[in-house]
Amino acid sequence: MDKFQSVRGFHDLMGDELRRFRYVSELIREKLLLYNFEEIVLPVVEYLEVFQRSIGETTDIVQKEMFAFQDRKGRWLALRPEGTAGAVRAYIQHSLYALKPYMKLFYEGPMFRYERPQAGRYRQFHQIGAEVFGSKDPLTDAELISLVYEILSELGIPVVIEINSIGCKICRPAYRSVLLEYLSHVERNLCEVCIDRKDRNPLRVLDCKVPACKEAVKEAPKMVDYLCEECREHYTRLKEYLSALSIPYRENPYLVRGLDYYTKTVFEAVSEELGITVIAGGRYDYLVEELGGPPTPAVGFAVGLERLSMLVKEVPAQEPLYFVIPFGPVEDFALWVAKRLRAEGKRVELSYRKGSLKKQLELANRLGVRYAVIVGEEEKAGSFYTLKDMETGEQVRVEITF
RNA sequence: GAGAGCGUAGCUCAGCUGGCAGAGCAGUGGACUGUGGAUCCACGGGUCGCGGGUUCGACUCCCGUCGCUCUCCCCA
Repeated sequence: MDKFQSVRGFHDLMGDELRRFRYVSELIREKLLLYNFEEIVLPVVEYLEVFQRSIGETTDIVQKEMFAFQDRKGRWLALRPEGTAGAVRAYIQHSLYALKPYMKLFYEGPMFRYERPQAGRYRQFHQIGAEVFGSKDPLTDAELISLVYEILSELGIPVVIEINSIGCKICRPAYRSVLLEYLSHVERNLCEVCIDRKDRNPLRVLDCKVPACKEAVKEAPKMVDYLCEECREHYTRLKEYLSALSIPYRENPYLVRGLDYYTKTVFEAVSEELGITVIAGGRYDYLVEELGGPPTPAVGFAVGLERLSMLVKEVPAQEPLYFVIPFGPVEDFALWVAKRLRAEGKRVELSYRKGSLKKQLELANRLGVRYAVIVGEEEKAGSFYTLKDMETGEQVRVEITF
């Protein structure tokens, strides 16, 4: 009989992998709480349209990577491929803009994209995302990038922060036509995909990885040179703030995000070791309005937890384990001792097996025990236990006080 | 969507030119119910991913298929 297997791209998180994952996610959560972000638990399913309208009809995510399906009444739903769309939907649905002058939310949970699985990439993966609604000040962008940088520093993950500005409604159309004009001159050198996406979303051609395209856009006009007054000032101040915070960043004029909703600031934290982006984000000043809310500027970022965990070299050791060994007919006493040790805050395992003391200690070794707690008839009669350090072999008698 | 590599015991893997299915580790039991971290002995464990073909004979060769891993694209 064939064994069942998990669905392609969906995997079980456990053991050391899970310990790393939890270490990472807990560290990030703590950090977000320090920055006074408030958690929101969002549904995993939204109406398909929420994603189409926010991420963009022409993006790869929407065109070919969504788990979309119809419910029993024929409505189109989708498993969320990212968190921002849902966060914005919730922000509008609950009129959170009326609650506070600005709102800082974070969420954590599984995301779903129908992609070919590979190292650090799954069809179900996990993200923590943070969004600030209601502030157009570059101070916000700077603080968010600072938060990202702090997280990565504390995890000991070397990254480069890349930033760029992709302008706004005012300056991007002008730049777009300048860029289109340029691209039409070098079109014969572009890859097929780029020729195709040139008209749909010319900015994306800039960050194409195909060498020929990279070469072709080397002399391309840069968005940063075409920013309007407001965008230029925003970008300049952002850079000042980053310098003030001593955050090493690198300007990448070709940094363009794959989601349509971004405006002004975009940024990525890139691990140069693996050549992958671990945290990415940016500003999306029109999205709230586009999804039916009041005009509300916003910035956010998302971090891929599997990817980030993969880069973490060391996780803090677990609490030392105490192993209570009932030796002889003293199970009642052993149960009691185990409970008592746990009440003291210790991590305790009670041996569920019988056997000679030798066997029990062998068992202790295999379970990775730090302290063996031997309780036999002598111990029970005298109200004490024998504590043996499995690393040093030292053994002491510990009186139980009441 | 495109490409490459790999599927043999719970794990890591060997298996030659086609001829009885193997090892180490792990597991279980054992002179051993008051002292472990490489003592010894014994034992269990397999549809050789699946289907077909070639052959007297296939883990081995051929075709197909599924899965896993990795790369590109894309993305966190």
